[in-house]
Amino acid sequence: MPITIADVAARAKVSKTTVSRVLNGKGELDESTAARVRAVIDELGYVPSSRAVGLARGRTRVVAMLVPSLTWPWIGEVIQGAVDVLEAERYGLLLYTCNRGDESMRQFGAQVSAKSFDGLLVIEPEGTLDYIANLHRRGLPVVLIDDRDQISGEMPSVGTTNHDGAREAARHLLAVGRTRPLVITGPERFGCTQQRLAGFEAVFDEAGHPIPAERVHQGDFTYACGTQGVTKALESGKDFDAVFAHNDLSAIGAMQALLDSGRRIPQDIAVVGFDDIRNSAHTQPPLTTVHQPLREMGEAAARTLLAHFEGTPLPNRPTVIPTSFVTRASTE
Amino acid sequence: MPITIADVAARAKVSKTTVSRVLNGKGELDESTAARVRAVIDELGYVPSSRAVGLARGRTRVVAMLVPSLTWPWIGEVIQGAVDVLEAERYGLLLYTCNRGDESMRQFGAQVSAKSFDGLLVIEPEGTLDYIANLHRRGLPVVLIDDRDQISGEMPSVGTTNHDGAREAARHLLAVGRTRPLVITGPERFGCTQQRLAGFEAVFDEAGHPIPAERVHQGDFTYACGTQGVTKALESGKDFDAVFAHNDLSAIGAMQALLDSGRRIPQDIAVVGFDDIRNSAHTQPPLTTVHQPLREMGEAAARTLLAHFEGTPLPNRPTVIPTSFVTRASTE
DNA sequence: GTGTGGTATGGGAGCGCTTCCGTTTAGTTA
DNA sequence: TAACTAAACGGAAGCGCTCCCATACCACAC
Repeated sequence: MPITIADVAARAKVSKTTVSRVLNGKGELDESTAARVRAVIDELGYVPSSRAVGLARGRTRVVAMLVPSLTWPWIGEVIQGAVDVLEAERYGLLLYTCNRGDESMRQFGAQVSAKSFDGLLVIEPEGTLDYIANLHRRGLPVVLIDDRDQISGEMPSVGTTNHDGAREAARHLLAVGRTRPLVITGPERFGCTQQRLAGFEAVFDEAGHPIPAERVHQGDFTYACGTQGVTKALESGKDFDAVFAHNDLSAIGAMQALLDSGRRIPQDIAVVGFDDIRNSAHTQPPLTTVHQPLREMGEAAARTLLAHFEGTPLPNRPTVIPTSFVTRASTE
Repeated sequence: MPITIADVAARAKVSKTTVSRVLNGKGELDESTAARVRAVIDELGYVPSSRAVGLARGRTRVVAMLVPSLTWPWIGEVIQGAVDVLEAERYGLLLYTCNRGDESMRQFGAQVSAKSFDGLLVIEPEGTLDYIANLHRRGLPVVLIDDRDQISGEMPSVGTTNHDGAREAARHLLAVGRTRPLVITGPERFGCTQQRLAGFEAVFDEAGHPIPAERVHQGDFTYACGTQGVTKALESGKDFDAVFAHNDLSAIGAMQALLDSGRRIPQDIAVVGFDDIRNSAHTQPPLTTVHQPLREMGEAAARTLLAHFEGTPLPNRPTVIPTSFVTRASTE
């Protein structure tokens, strides 16, 4: 039989109220009784039931995180960042995926209505943004992470400098003498794709080497789109001296296709990725890339949410954590 | 103001009890009243508060998962498997990491005492096994995943065929004519390391090519240990025609060192890994490896736990899901 | 002695459900 | 027609906390 606050109260010869006060450190109470109660708590090994506390207080001290899939290599980093902050603040992290499509979202919605958690962290809510925005409007505290869609402003979010990161990549390529890059993008509808493309193109424009549309291959962040983009470009005889891929996975695919075709990296073609996933340092050759501060983004998102619980209003403009540029052998 | 069961009861002109019966489908009740109640529930969009249900029933419909770190590439797969099963059964998944050492465990222990969840899934509880075993003894349902330690039997667990998987790797290497493999192991204290080593050595023994201790390099599952193992072996002039690494990451490290030294893969040295992480298909050359059924392991563990909640006793012998062997260009 | 103002504590009504006992009603059966 | 039964439903006591609202006590002023 688990022990309850009543057991502690009885043993310490005080009321449950007093025990509760000791537990939560509020209300004025005599130090000697407090000490006595504390002693009993230790003696009995009493820990308040989170269920009961949750009901009584109306808050669960749990935040949910909705992620697209756990098998993308970078997602784990973001979660790790969030979980570190949450655990340190004694919050729990309930994990949901939208792996099973609408059914997932339906069940997730039920959890929201059931008030299973106090707030929500969302990674890249491809296709579910409207739904999330709706929850937000109904009062659920939400922080978006890396919202690749456009609708910033409506909900608080933390993101990174996609535009500037891509600019750096472009400047670097120019610096190592490349003027005719092939670009392999992410899905067109993603905000990050648009930003990365815009930033990259702008630099080449300014340098007097505008990138023609035929050298922009629309990809989808997969390994396959990287190989495909390069293969097609080679087949159609396009002239390019570098590849800028919108994520590392497709950059690795591109490298593979280049090597298969007998090109040397970086002598013939330089390759730059985006993300800096764990593996990028270990490719052959190691991949120059734009490092995304994934962990920091997870941390910032969690901190924003927790601050909101403490009363700080949710910021209405995105928190931006800058990328950094990592030079490796694939470009020099 | 959120609507409660009382609101529904009032609107449907029945008692809370009846609404509860409709909700949970138990007790006898007239189909017409049930329909009426259901209509009101829909109309009001009522969803029972999980907090209140949890308190009243004494169960949270949440299971916790304790993982060492989310940044290891394979952990995500296991979690994904578990989360898929749990979500389908309308359970939530509370994620904890033991990233911050003892402090993490202390807080985790508090959550256990607070009865924040009904059961626990643990991945590779390096160093925390005793603690977990203790919780298990005190009545917390626990299922271990890939317990790399020895203490099987005491707690239910799901694992894979480390021994047989390594045997297959060995047989494959022999089949492609390699008789002098270099082995790069995981940490010695891990059960999986011992099993993989034993299985691998046994096959070479049987084939009349016993592996001398000097060709076994103790590693730690990192990329670095792979490069190091190979580099040292080459420097000390050891004679080997293949590398068997106990995980893919170190295998990739080994490949890197081999290529750097001018060896060709697989012509000069064949390389086999263990895990089949996402990236292994995309290395240069693609890595032959022992595929671990990570996702399936996560699923099986979750299912075992849920079955236990339904009354099925926890199995006292490990659930074993076999590895499969994936042949790629690094060996032929 | 009455009044006033703290300070330390207790009582008990919730929080939103579940569930154990009834109680009511209608439908048998003798 | 009385007695009994089963089906359908309601009352209210929990579950283990929190927190508002007393209440008791004491010190000090008048």
